Amino acid sequence: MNLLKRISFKDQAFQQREGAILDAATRILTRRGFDLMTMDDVATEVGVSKPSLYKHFKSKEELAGECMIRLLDAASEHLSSLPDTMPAIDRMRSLLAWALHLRLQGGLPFLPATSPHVRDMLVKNLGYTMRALKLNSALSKILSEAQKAGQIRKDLPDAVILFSFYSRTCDPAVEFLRLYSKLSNAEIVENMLAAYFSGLTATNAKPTL
Amino acid sequence: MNLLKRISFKDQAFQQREGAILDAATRILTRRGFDLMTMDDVATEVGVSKPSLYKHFKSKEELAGECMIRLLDAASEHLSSLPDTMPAIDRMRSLLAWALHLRLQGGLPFLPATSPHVRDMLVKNLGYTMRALKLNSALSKILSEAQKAGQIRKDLPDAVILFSFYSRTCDPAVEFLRLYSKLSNAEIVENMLAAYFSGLTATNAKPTL
DNA sequence: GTCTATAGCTGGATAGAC
DNA sequence: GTCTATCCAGCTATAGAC
Repeated sequence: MNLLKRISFKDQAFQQREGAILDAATRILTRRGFDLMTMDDVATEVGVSKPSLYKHFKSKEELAGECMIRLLDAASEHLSSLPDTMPAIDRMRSLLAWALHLRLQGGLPFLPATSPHVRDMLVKNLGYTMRALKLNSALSKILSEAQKAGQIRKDLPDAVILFSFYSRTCDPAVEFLRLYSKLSNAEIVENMLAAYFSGLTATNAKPTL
Repeated sequence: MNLLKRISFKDQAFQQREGAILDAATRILTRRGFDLMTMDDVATEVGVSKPSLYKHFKSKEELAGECMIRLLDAASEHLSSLPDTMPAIDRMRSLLAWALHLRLQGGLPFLPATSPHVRDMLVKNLGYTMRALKLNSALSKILSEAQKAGQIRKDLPDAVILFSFYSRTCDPAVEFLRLYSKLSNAEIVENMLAAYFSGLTATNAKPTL
């Protein structure tokens, strides 16, 4: 029993360190992207040596993949946590707002979009692909609910709406606004949501709202 | 005079080769991004040796900078080419459509958005910055015209609209749609414009249009 | 001005001691 | 499992012959 306990302790420490590595890698991926992230960077930021990283993740690609998997899981979890009574469009808003806040805190990288190399890397990662499909099917369902309820226009293909949705989570405009405007993080999120959902053209129908 | 002529010929060939290098580099930047583009790639694609590249551009960063400068000039030129009678919002549409078509043909990289490294590189490039400011001021003017004419909503900060506009030119959704949907290039552009300008929410005001 | 060849460096991954 | 020290590939940039 003592033995088991000790092993369990060790495991816990191991798990905790793994979490720290993933946190650091996620931050660095957000700041610098996959190509510019070095394993030295990650090791330094976590406070371990480079070979130790390789005890946890057998390559840089696997490390990046695990970061993205954890994020997809968090996104699915966020969706699940929303009350069933919430209108579909508000669930979409809520997920996008969650992602944008995460991004503004430096915790959501760009990855899938970046380059063919990175995209291929993720597509080949079975765990990533499975979770991406799961999230996508959950979102498709919400989208069709929103359309049935008359909250989202029906004249755009689903793919346009969904891919745009994903792309908004890594919209460079967010970064530019953070750097070059005086808007607070909350205002940036609010404006991005407004621009995405309502568009830019003046609504000459609604009078002053 | 013969001498001058010969020099002039040589210069022409030199200029032409420079254009070919820029074309190739722009394509590769679009496909692979700055970090993954190697000078060997460029040399091979153009059909010259690597040291020759360095006779034209003193570094990889300068080469990328010149690619972007040429694109900014082309964008400004496109704006200038539009008839004065065209409504402001249609000029914005036209510029975005031009950029998206260029992107779909593999001729418009991602760069400014990508990473702090790349962004810094471009900001330090005086020629790039000057042209970016020039284009930005032209677009700001068009935007305020469109707002005065009641074509664009006035409740969003200018920065939100303009940065979103630039970001739409390198929207990953375009790439995803090209890869994973069956839409033609023209349809992709049309849908992206529709989503950007009109938004996603159903316009319960307009009946069936 | 163009090439071949190479310097010099960086970064992913690992061997081997503890 | 963790470290120090190191290997090796690939890249930017240049020296030097023609």
